Amino acid sequence: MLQIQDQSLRPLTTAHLAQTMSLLVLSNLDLQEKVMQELADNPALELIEERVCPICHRPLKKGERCLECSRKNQDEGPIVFLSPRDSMRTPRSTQLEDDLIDLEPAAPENLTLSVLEQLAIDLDPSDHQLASYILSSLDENGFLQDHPILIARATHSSLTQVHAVIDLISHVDPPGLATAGPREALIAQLDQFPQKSPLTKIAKSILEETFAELGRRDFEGIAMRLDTSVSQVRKAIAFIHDNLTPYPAKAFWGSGRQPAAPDPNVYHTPDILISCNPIDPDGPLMVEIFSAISGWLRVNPLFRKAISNNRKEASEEWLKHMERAALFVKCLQQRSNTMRQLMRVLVIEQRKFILHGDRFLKPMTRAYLAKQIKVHESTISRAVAHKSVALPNGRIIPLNRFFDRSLSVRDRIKEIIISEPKAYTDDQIVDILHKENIRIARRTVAKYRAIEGILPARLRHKKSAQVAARV
DNA sequence: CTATGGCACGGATT
DNA sequence: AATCCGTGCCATAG
Repeated sequence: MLQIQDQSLRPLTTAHLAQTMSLLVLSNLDLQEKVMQELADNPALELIEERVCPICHRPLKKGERCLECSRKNQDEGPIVFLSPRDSMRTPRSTQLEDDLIDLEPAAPENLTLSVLEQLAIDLDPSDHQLASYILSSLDENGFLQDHPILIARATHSSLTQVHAVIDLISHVDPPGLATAGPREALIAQLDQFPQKSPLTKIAKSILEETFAELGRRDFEGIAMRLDTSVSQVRKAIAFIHDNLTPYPAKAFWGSGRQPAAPDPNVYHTPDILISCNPIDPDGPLMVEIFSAISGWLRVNPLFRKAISNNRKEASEEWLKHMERAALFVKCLQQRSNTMRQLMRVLVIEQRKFILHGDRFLKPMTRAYLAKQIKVHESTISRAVAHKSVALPNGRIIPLNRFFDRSLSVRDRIKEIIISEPKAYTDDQIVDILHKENIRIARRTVAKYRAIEGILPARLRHKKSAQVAARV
């Protein structure tokens, strides 16, 4: 018989493979496509667009969540719920494989850094994270394609905050950065010109009101609409042409474009969002898991009914469809169920880490977690791979980081070195750590240093510990 | 001689 | 079965 196997959850053993005739693999990444495909192929499957609570199936209004339901379902502890992913994955973030590090980074790091430096003066420190997130979201032309609302959500910021930061960014050195498109970029650049000559006024009107005509080079039309002469229009356009660039980022990196070096601490739309309880900050954390599809998948009840009505004539094919559809939804349900449990345990165990930073990550293996929620180890492995999670403080990290055995120690080492008067040697660091009950070999300290990009003691002497501090 | 980085091995994890 | 990680040993740079 035909079997459907959700690889991202089910243990996949060779034995399993052998006894499974046909295997439909659902990887995390293209799950959405797979669902769509299945939806197209299988008439028994039905997608309900309307938002429903995944637990009680009660229809929900836009943005509403079934809180009581979530709470009831999980006795106590963190509140975990699924919500539809409002934004479909953009093509570029879908192609990321391996580590999320490969994530589409468009804007080169030097551009990002340069802008951040300029921003440092005006920018409220608390918006720093937001700014770097926005910068990392720019496409290769320097435009911001993601909607501000999405950004606000992903970074725990208010919409006004996001707009304010975008406005700041668009007015520093490569002017027009982080705007929505060429037109907005040009307008932002025009704002840079302090003196408001009649020429710039016309130019602005052209951009704001008759951009389409500009594209068609319809100078007469523009002149008519703006009630000026064609020669004025020509002058203004010449001005735009000479002084402004529709693609702000190009002006910055010119021709010598570097392969992008993305900030490993910034990712795109997270798969999971952890936030503090707005009512009670010390209470349970809230976890929001974004599902691949928006809507609710089920076996079409009409289909089911049709079959039971004329059971005898029901064709073999129909039954197959039914069976397959049922299996399909079951897999997906199981999948989200596992994901919920997984996050629940994770959030309880690593609360300190989530709230107070890297130092408090307690080493935990996927195997341990697997035992806790009684699933196969490989299930966990698959489930946490290729996913990113947004922390309450706005940082977005790969879910796999929860299983980094040495993160807390590395963090401690970083601190020791930064706050140290005069260059510690690796051996001395070992001693310090030893007194804190952290037993690692000298060689290991060296490795960690390397990972964090910290220079050896000799070269470090005074200056450059800031390189690592910036992250 | 000391502090580091390279290679490689064994055990744990996935 | 494949991979990752901490370490020990040894060569080398200072």
